[in-house]
Amino acid sequence: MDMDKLVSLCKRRGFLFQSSEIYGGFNGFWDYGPLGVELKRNVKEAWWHDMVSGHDELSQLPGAPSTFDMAGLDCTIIMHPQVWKCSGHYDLFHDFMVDCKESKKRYRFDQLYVVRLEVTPKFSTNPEISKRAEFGEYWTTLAATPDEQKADVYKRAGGKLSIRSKNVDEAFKISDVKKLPDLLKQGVTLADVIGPDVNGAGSLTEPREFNLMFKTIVGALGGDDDAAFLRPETAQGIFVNFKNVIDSSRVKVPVGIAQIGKSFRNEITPRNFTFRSREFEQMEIEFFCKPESSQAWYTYWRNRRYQWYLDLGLPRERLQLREHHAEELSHYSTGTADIEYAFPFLPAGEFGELEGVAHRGDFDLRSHMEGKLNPETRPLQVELGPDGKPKHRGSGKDLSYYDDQAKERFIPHVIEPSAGADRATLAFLCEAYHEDTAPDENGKPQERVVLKLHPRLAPIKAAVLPLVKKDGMPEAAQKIYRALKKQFNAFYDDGGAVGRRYRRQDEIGTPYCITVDGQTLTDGTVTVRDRDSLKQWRIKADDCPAEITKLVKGE
RNA sequence: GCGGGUGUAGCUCAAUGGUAGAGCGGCUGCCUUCCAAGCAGCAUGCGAGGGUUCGAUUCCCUUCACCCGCUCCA
Repeated sequence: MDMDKLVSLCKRRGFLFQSSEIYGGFNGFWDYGPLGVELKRNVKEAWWHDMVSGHDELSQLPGAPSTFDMAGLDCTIIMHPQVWKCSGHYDLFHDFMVDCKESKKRYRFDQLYVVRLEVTPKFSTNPEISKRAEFGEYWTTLAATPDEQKADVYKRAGGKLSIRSKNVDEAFKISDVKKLPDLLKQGVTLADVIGPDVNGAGSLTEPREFNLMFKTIVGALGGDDDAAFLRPETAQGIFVNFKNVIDSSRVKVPVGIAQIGKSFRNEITPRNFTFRSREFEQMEIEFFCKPESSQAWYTYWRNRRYQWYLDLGLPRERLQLREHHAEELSHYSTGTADIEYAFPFLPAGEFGELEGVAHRGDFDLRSHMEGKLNPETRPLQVELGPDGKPKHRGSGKDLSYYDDQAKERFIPHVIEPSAGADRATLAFLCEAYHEDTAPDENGKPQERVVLKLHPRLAPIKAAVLPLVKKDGMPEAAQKIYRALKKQFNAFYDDGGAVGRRYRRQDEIGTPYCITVDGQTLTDGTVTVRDRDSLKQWRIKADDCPAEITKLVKGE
């Protein structure tokens, strides 16, 4: 599928616009037009219904370890700054980056690795180096990636120090691989470090801070002390409200708390249409359960969330459930899976994340109780500052849960299915886009653009069309239109040839067209046309609202 | 953030140092009894700012946005 054609259709038909377009646009921000907002609302409403409002807590759902409760939440975008300190975002989102003045590349400070090389200079063909033979040794530092093999490091270093490859084993002694920040703590300065892609030392800049969270000011006279942040995820609002929800709503663990809302991340490189945006919407569940059953719940949510996308029309071939490898996992997580879709803008064989389902253990609740935990520790311990006190103080509130039946108290473990509403919407759009052929009035096949959206997601469920604009057909059609509008979003169109109107509806994904013709006026029936098959059949005009509702719901 | 490319109507594109045109789409009317192209008419644009010039959509600079590659992606 040609992405440009979809982007063009989205613009042309009012699904998506660039933000602030009349001012030239704004990188990483997108607006939903009249049809786009309907589509995205339908995605969110399908999610909310299927996960929250339509949840049956009385039955044990297929694959679920037990019955469970679900509750909703809608919390603020701006929260107490301490939330982000304890969640770990404050530390993580203030990434330090190092630029290389020579190669013009940028590296994450904490992801640059170095090895210290001990060199016997006489093997160098570079006189500058080899003349140091009297010193016996030449020390240098070389930036390297962690997975780089010793032989590769030797090869690169050999090239930089003019040492013949056959001599490298003799010429070098290599020290352990270290992270650059650790090395600098030992007193080595950046001036002695050779960048990964250049020959001379000293091309790396001092580490500079990048703010990946959007900062704002609370209070009209706000200074530095009044800094707050736009949330980079909705999840933390759920954690900090966990006790409120439990205490106020009679739900019991196992329970999922769900939230849909905007989040903000200062992405370094927004790209690929709405796929990576700086302002985006999440659909998140934090599912709280007993530690013993958490693994079973993790499996349950992973499978259920995958199935949800399948049910709404993403095909198995283009949707994968990818379990993270051990080294990708956070230290405290015992499992994370991404639900990924083969977006057409990605290279063949590559998938982009729609949703992450993560086993987060008790990291979040405990961090908000005790203070930010150090994710590197096991068992998890509070991260301490230089003064030996917690680096970021927690709330001090008890967020544990008392199980009345089992008479036991525990800190729930959390399974987090975190979905991107914009990414899901984009995936559904990409999947829906089809070009096929449909016969014209002479029976000749003509090209047709059709969005084969799932009827639940389609912005408009049905269009009502008088076959011609006379003989009372518009009046009959308008009556049906008004009846449909009470049930769902319908569209009335009496302009031009009916074939043209059908095609217009095809292009915006309307699954059904109802056409009023001469027969309607005599026997009260209309035709229903199916978007994908082009098949038509007659039903009674009065039955339209019920019939179309049935079709849309797939009953 | 770096390198390369692009920016003209709603969309796809054309032309030009002398104030822009087509196709499709849109709107109005006519025609039309089931799958976009019949007739008539109408509307809409040089991404933004600055410079050179008598005059800039065209040349130069800056900026913004988009695309490709690199980098990044908790």
